[in-house]
Amino acid sequence: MATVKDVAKLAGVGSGTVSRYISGTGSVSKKSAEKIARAVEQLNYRPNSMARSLSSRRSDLIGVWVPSLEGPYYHMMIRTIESALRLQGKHMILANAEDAQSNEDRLAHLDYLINRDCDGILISSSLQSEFELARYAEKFANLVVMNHHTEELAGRCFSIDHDLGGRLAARHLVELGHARVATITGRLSALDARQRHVAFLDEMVRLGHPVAPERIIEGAFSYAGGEQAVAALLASGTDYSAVFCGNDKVAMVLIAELHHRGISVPGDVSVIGYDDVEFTPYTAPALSTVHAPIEEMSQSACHQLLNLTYGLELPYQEHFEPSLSVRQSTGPSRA
Amino acid sequence: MATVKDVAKLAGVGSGTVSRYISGTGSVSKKSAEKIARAVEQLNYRPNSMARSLSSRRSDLIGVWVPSLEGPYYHMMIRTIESALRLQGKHMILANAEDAQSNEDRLAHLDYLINRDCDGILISSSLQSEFELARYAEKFANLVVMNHHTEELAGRCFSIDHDLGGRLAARHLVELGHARVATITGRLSALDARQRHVAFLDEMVRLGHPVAPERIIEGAFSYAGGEQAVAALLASGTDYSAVFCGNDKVAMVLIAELHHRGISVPGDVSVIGYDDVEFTPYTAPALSTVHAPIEEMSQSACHQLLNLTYGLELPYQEHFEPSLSVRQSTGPSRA
DNA sequence: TCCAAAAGTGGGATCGGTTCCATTTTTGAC
DNA sequence: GTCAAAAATGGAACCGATCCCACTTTTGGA
Repeated sequence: MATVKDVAKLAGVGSGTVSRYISGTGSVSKKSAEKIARAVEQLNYRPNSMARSLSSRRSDLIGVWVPSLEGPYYHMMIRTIESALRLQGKHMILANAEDAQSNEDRLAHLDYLINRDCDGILISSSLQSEFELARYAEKFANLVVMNHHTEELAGRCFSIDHDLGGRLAARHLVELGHARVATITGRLSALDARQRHVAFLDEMVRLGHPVAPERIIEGAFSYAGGEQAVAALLASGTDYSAVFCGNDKVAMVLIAELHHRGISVPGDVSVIGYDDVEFTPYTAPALSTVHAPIEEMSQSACHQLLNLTYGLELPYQEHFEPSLSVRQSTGPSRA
Repeated sequence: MATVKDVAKLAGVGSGTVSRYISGTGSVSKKSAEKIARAVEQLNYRPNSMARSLSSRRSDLIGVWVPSLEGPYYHMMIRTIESALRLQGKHMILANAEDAQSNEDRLAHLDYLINRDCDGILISSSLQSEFELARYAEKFANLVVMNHHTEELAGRCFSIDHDLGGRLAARHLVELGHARVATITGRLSALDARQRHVAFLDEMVRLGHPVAPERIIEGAFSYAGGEQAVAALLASGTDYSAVFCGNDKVAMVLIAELHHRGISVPGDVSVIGYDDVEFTPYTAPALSTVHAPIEEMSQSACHQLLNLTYGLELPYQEHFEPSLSVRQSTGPSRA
């Protein structure tokens, strides 16, 4: 493999000039540029990225930490981030912490990124206690967080207004005439799950239809967690004409189980989800859900991280509002 | 940040000894090891991965090229690969070619990986003409391919027996008594889509129920492609008691649309998918499908790549057999 | 106790870029 | 045509590891 020196020799210029030409920094005369271009062509020169990283002290690597890769949610995130990074010639390395058993494990996954000398790190964490994020933020300036908010990380937190999201769901159901409503939440230790849940309950109270405690099931944002929670709800014997599910995966599981039991959606029971992941138009019936702008948020977080890390000025926005995505899984209450 | 030299000085040993201690290669006396360990602790030393890569001429980076990141299929792949690589202390960088318009674009995505000096590359390509893979294989020894087979890459191709898969689907439907069967395929220029399709048709002939040409719709393996194909099938006016879909995404779209039109699955029409991606238990009804061992294949491909690249001896297997995963979307023909 | 083999050691050369700086060349206003 | 400012240049120093090699120390069998 040819090196800068080889190119410099063949082009009859100094190595500094070649470097400047290649990286596009500093100035190079037209004449030199042409000679170098020819030499590069002839030698089929390609800069060595490790040498470049070593001497420039930047790896062009961005680390992305996610708590799980089950289901479409984090995948939509990854997909968006990969694309935004590729546009800037940066590369993503990924740490999926779903096999982590303890906080220590989760930190080990973060170290897996840090040890690689990422220039910046993007974390999606909804567990408040998951990291001592503030401490990491001190040590690691180029850190940006999604689905989380702390004072220490002002300007580096990206989030969706789940308070509004929860209320939108409540209003939608009440507008359709549903008074007896059940809900399956995510793990309430997760910030985003709790926010939407609390807001949903509160809005139901405000609208005059408080949700009875026996109609509240704490589940988890996974297929397995959804199955358990759905089973618990159906076994509880309580009645309800609509169910708000904390995310779309759980809603999907619920619809499947209701179908299995011959309960019609939305005829007998309306189901509303949350997130609006890619499969929502294709459940049967198509899922009404609270649209969370996941991709926009991911892109913004990524942009801001690139700005901080490389001094770019890409557009971004810190807060996003969800909206209602009404499809066929919700309908008027029969009562 | 501390360097080997700092550690060496503090520990009172040579830099070579520190290097050997850190990397675990070569021998270091117990006494030195202890002194170095103390110094590492004290200085909070962490080796610089770029310097390491430059001098050892290995990046510990594995590039993964996928044609798309829509839907669960490639995500399951990514998830498996990330995990297998992390276990070996390697990192994955990703190139998603779904925005590529031309072959040139697709190659640019591959260059995006190669320019990063990946130690090895994993490609999932079902388009035969997509790359001149053989040429890349010459230039780039540590290359492994999924869903593809060429002579030049003997021992480096990983695949699922889609011929068998297609036949399993046919047999299942015929056993249930279906004689008028329709099928929605993927793009037939894709090897995997064609294989299962051809085998399916052939097996239907063998079983005495050839599929009439008007009951064959060429679609694509995406949600949008599925929607179009489903619309085409339903508009065609042909009748059928069962549909074989070339992948699960399309099957999901079909089920949703049938539900929308009040056509019962499997009462009026049986639907069988292909792949067995993660959502299949949760469609309504749960999707009968041909189980393709995607995760096993991905892990094997990854293992063999690691073997080739780093001289490891991880277990792997080149060919995989699909099996039937019968759920609720298929049932006996009424006729 | 002796000695060859094995284990352990220090430090310099090297990987292939970037960056700095002193120096030369070019530019353009007068 | 002159001259100061701006542009361009070459090459050495540097980034922080690994690896090699010549050398010293330890080991253990006779």
